[in-house]
Amino acid sequence: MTDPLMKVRLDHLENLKAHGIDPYPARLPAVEPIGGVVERHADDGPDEHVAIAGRLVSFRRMGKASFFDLRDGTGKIQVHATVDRLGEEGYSLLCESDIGDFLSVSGPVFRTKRGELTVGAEEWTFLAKAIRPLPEKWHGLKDVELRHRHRFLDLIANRSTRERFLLRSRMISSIRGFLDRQGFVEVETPTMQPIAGGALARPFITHHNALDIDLYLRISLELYLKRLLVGGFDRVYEIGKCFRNEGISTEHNPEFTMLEVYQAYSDYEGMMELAEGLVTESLKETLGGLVIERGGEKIDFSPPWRRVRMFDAVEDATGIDVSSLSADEITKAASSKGIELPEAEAGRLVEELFERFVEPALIRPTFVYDYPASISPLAKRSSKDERIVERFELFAYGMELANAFTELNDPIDQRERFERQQRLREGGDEEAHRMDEDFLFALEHGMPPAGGMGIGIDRLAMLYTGAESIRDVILFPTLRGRGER
RNA sequence: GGGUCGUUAGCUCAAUGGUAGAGCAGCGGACUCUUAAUCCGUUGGUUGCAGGUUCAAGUCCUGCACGACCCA
Repeated sequence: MTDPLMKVRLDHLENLKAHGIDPYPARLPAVEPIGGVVERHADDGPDEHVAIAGRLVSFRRMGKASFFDLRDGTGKIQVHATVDRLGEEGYSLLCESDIGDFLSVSGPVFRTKRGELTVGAEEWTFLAKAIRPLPEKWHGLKDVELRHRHRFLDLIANRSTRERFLLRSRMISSIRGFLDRQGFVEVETPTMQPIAGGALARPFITHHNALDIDLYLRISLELYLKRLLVGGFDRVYEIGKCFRNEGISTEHNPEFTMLEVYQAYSDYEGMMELAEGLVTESLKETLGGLVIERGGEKIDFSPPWRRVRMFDAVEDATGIDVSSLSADEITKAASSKGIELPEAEAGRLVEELFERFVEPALIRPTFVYDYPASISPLAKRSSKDERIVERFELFAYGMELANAFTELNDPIDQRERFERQQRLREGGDEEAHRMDEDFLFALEHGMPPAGGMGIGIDRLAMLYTGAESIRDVILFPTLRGRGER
C-alpha cells in the first residue's frame, strides 16, 4: 500500500468520506444504458433529461468547466460539468474523481459546438472508487502476459478484445439456435467421472473426500451422451468444458470447450452434412458471410466441402502407400524417403504422417475420412474393410475443428476394442482408452445406430475471430502461477 | 522436454560496458465547448530474481522465474 499512485486515490476516497459521501454506495439513482441515449440522439433526438452511469474513462479539466467521458457496457458518452450548475463544492469533488471511478450523472442532453453528444451534469452521484490506476489510454495494454493474466484490464483497455469475446459468445448462441431448431436437446453430463473416456488423452485426477474415491475430470463428453442415446434421447448435444493433462500450445489449453452432438438413425455422412449446416448457418449469423480471410488467404465455407480419404491424403502428400496398414512397410517406405518415424503400431504411423505432412496444408474446409480402426476405438468399422472405421475429422486453416464417426453400437466389438486398448495401456501407453464396464453395460441394452460429432469450440472461435492463439479466445487461459500478482 | 527471443517508472517504449531517460498517467498551477485538450512546473526506478566477470553491468557470462514463438 505504499504505491504513490494508490496513495493519491486513497486520499481522494478519504476526502469523499469527509464530505459525507459513501465511496461504495449500495443504492444508486435510476439510470438507463448509455447506448440507448446515444441511439435516440443519433440525429437530433428529443430535447430531454437523462440519467446514466458508467466508468470514468477520460477527463478534460478546464478550470471552472470540464468535460469527461463515461462508459458502460453499451457505449460511451461525454459529460459537461460546470461550477455554475454544480456549485463550488460539488464541482471540485467531482473533479477529484480518478480515471476508473464509477459515477452516475443526470441532466439535459445537448450537442457541443463540435457536434459531440453531451450530458450537461445537473446532479451526480459517486458509485464506486478505483484505487488503482487503469492502463494508459492511448497505447492501451500490449504486454501479452498482462493481457492474459489480468483479462479485465485487457477488456477495459483494448476494444478489440471485447469484440472478440462478444463474437465468440454470438457464435455459441448461433450454434445453440441451429441445433435447437433441428430438434436436438441440450443436456449436462458429469464433469467429474470415475473413468475418463471418450478420447485418447491423459486426464486430471481429483479426490472426493466424503466418498473417498478418486475422480477424473472428463476428457470428452462422448460416453455419457451415448448412454443418453440408449436412454432414448435421439438427438442430444452438450457444450461444456473438457480437461486434458497435456502440453500448452497456440492450439491447446488444458481446459477447453467442446460441443458434442449425437443423432440416432444417422451416420458419419449425416454428420458431415450437420457440420456443413452448423458452421455455415453460424458463420452467416455471426459474420454475415461464408468467406473469411485469414493470413492473406480467402477461405470459402460454401458447402459442399472437399472430402478426401485419409490414406489418399497421406499418399498424395508423402508418396507413401499406407493402405496396407503394415507398420514395417510404412516405416520402410518412409525411411527410403528420408522420413524417420517412431516405433509404433501402423495406425499411429499413418496418423503421424498425416499430422506432419497433410494437416498444416488443409486450409479450406476439408473432411478427411476413413481412419485406421486401431486409433479409433469408439467408431464403427467399415463394412468394406474391418481395419478401417467410419470416421472423419474436419480441418480448416491447418487446424482440426471436428471429429466424428458412425458410432460403434456393437457391445461385443466395443468390449474387444477396450481390451485391445487396455493391453496398450499395460504396455505403457498412458493415453490408451480405459476399460469402461458401466458404458458397456449401457451398450449391451441396445444403442440405436447413430452418428456423433465433437467440435472444438475454441478452435472454431479462433477461425471466426482470426485469433492466432487459443489463449486469445479463452477469457482466462491457463497460466503458470505467480507469487504476487 | 529442446531451441530462439523477451522481461527497464502505473502503461507504452528508449538507453557503445561509463551519471537510467521520454511520452502518457500522476502531483502543483493557469484555463467555462474540450475530446490523444492545451500551456508552465514537478514527483516517480531493488532495470524479473540470484550469482559471476570487470575499476565500472540495464548492457557481458551462469543459473532460476515468468511469458512469446518454433520444434518434439
